[in-house]
Amino acid sequence: MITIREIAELAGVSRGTVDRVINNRGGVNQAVEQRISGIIRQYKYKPNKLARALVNRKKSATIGILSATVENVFFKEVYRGIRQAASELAELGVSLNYKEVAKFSVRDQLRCIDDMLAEGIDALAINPINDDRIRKRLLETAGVDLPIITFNSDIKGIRRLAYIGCDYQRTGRIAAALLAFVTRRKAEIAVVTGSFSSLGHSMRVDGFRKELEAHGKMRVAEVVECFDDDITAYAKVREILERNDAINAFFFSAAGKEGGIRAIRECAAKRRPKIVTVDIEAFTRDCLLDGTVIATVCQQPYVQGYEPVRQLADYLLLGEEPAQEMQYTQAEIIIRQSLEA
Amino acid sequence: MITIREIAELAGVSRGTVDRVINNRGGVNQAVEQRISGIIRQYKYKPNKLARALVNRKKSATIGILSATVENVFFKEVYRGIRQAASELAELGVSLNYKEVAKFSVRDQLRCIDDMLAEGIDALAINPINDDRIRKRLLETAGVDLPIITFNSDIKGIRRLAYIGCDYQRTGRIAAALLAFVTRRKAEIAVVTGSFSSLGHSMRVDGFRKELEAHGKMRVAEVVECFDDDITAYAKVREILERNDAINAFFFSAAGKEGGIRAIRECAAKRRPKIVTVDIEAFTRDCLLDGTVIATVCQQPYVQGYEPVRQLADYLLLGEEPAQEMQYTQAEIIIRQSLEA
DNA sequence: CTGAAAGCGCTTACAG
DNA sequence: CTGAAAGCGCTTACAG
Repeated sequence: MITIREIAELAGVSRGTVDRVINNRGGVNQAVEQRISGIIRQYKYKPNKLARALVNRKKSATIGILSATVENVFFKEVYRGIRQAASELAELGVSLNYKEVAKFSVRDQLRCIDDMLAEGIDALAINPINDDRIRKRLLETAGVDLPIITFNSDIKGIRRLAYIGCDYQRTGRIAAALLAFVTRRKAEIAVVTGSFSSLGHSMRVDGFRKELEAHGKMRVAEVVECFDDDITAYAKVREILERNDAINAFFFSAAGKEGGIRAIRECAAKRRPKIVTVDIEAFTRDCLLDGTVIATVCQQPYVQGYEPVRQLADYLLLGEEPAQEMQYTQAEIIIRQSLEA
Repeated sequence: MITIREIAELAGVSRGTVDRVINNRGGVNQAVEQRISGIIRQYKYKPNKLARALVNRKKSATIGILSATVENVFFKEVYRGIRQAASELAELGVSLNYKEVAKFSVRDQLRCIDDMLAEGIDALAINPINDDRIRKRLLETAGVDLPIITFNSDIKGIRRLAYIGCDYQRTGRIAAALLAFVTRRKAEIAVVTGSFSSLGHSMRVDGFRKELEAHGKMRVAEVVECFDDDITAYAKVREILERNDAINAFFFSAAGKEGGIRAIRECAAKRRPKIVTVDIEAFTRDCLLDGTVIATVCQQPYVQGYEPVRQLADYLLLGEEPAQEMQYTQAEIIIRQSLEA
């Protein structure tokens, strides 16, 4: 592995000049540049990232994180990833500017973006609401050359380095397949989703429906929104069970599981509907262990927190762009036996 | 974040002395040591890993990797992880000494260990055969203080920093649960395993059996060894199918899937037994997509290659021990819908 | 027992 | 357009 010093010696110039060529800082005599470039290619020079990062330590960078609220248990795990990345990056002089927004409040999210810009951030990881006002604001920042990574949910029509998050369609398809396994392909299904206005939630339900078409006598009998709220989920599931005797399966495709399952336990304990959910936290874990929930499809929330921060830091510190634009986290199927000691 | 230079200034000593205290090199006046330790604690000093690694670059380290043969498709993926780690570590002056051993040949593995020791390695990642002669040799090297990490399969009674690999019992339990899903809990199952003499393989079958006990009318009707060989698998599965009409499910708990499934296709196409396997590569992928295989339980082979190398390098370069001794890779359930575009 | 100096590979002003 | 020097935070001989 050749170093800058060695290249300089071979080319008969100073290290500064080699540095100019390597980083295209310009202002180098053509002939000299050619000579240096030749050597670089010949010896396959690769800059030492450690040394680079060590120098860059002097100038510190701030990464803005704009996330849905950590109140949501799912985001607790995302946040754990963010914190881990932060602690690894602290010694590189990278600091975080973290703000939370209650989900679905465009107004809040806009304000947070503006605040962050005012406070000064060098990059932004955002869990954006798919709304035109957000899109517009994010497009404007492109003028100030702010590198952006979206995570957990995406937004179309903006310039961003990457999206890191769930493949919503796939999650839905997998959930449907799992229900097909356990219902002998015969089911009247109630779907409890978050909000139709959330692109991800819609895509998930969409994937679920598409997959069902391939599975004989399974059909979606009901779809209700619970806005990720347990009380709403409780009320709506209760209403469904009281009204529709045929329901024998549930797909909880977002939050609201605790409320919904409570209603099932109260009104349909004997019916024993088959339940598939999305994501995992203490409550779902218990439900898997006691058999209430057959399976849950997870989306690597930790990765969704860790990677955006990491990759933005790599971009700022080393100029490395994310290897891929669309980075889907894995759809992990968890069943009881995945958890038992 | 405080630095050595600053500690030195605060303590009124040179940086060398601070370094001695930080790294317990000894030979420091008690009073001075106390003073420095105090400052370190007070300011929560954390050494900068980058700077450390940059210096350590001068002394290069060699990590030995002793793996089962890459002929095995599963190990191709392990190897990909090893290569990735290697390329990341090259600039830190870490090089690899990689050797392959045909599976189950104790004699070969012993020879490779000896060769590596002779060639000079600073750490060893090994996929050990669970045999007393191997154990003995590995114990002897403890005398020369060789840090060891076992991967993919473990061996008891040696001193090692960590085991990174599959939780075999769990894989078996999950496979059984998946078969229970799709057979309506009524099945005559044939299990095709690698070798009873492999601890991992035995544990997997064991976990499979244990889980079945909880599932009504499911039972293991046959268990055969194929020694990870497709031809043997083909012959034995054929024999089973011709002899036993009742078989309606298979668990391929190791390699040999291609041979075994070929036999099923030839002799039991109409019977359509439910098949669950372990691991994934091109063939299994095709079988999932066309519905031949219901599900496969994977074990993150890439991680099994990447992590041992990475963690040994961290140990050698930074003195960091693995965070955990038993590092089970995740048991990933893959079904058709996990793969479809 | 302790300090001063050199160096890991890179970048950043500054001077010319 | 180019070079010499200083520095990022740490470690390693060497001298005393």
